[in-house]
Amino acid sequence: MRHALNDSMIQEVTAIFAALGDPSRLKILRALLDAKGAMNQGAVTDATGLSQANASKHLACLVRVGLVSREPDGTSVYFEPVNPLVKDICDLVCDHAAARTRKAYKALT
Amino acid sequence: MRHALNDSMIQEVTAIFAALGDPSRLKILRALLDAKGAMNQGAVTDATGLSQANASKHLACLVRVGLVSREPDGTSVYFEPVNPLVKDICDLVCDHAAARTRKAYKALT
DNA sequence: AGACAGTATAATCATATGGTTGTAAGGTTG
DNA sequence: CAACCTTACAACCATATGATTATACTGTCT
Repeated sequence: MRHALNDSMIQEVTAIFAALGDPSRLKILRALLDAKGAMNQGAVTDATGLSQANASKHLACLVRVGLVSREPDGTSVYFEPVNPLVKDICDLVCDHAAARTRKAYKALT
Repeated sequence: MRHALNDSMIQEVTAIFAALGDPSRLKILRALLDAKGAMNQGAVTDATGLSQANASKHLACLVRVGLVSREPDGTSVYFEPVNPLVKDICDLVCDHAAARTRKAYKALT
C-alpha cells in the first residue's frame, strides 16, 4: 500500500473529501472541468446559477484544499481544476456511483 | 469524458464524498482496508476507539452509499470495503494530499 | 481622485451532522 | 425460557455548515 492513510493525513484527506461532498462545489467543479481553460468567478456563477457570495465561498473552499488553482488577473480571478487529479477522482467516484445505479436498476427488474 | 458528472449523478456522488469527508469514517475505512478480511462491528470499535453507537451509525453511513458491504452472521455483522474502488479512491486522494504536504514543506525551506 | 466592475468578507439564520446516553431488537447458548 | 452478546435505533445536545444579504476591498479606466 503506497499510502498508509495514517493519522497525520486523516485531517487533510478528510478536508478534501468534505470539500467534494457538497452539490454546489461539485457543480462548480463540473463547470471547471467542462471548460477548456480557466474561468473567472463571474463565469462560474453564470454556469452554476450560484449567487456571487456563495460561489466565492465555495471556490475559496476548493482552493483551500488544493483542488482548484486561483490566479488573479486584473479585477478578475481565474480558477482552474488542479490536473489531473480532480478529474481522476471524480471519474473514479462516478464509476462507483454509476455501478451502484446500474445495480439498483437491475434489482428492480 | 466517460462520466459527465451530470445532474442526476450529483446527488449520489455528493453522498459518497460526504461519507468520506469525516475523520471517524476514514478511520473505519482505514481499519477495514488494513484488515485481511471482513471485520465485525466490535472489531471496528476496538480498532478505531469509537463508541459502539457511533461506530454503528458511521458504518451504516458507509454501507448506505455503497462503500462498505454488510454481512450479518449470527449475532455479529461483518463489514468489508467494496473492492477495489474504495482503496483506489483513497489512494488517489492520499496522493493529492501527500503532494500538497510535500509542496507546503518545500515552500518553508 | 472618482466611478465602476469583480471579488471577498461579515453577520445572520436555518438546517444538518457528529457524539453521547439509554434502550430496544435480533440471534445464540445454557 | 432466560441470560447474554452484538448490533441498531431514538432522543438529545453542541457544533458546523450552507445560503442570503449587505458591505468592504481591489484593481482598472477616464
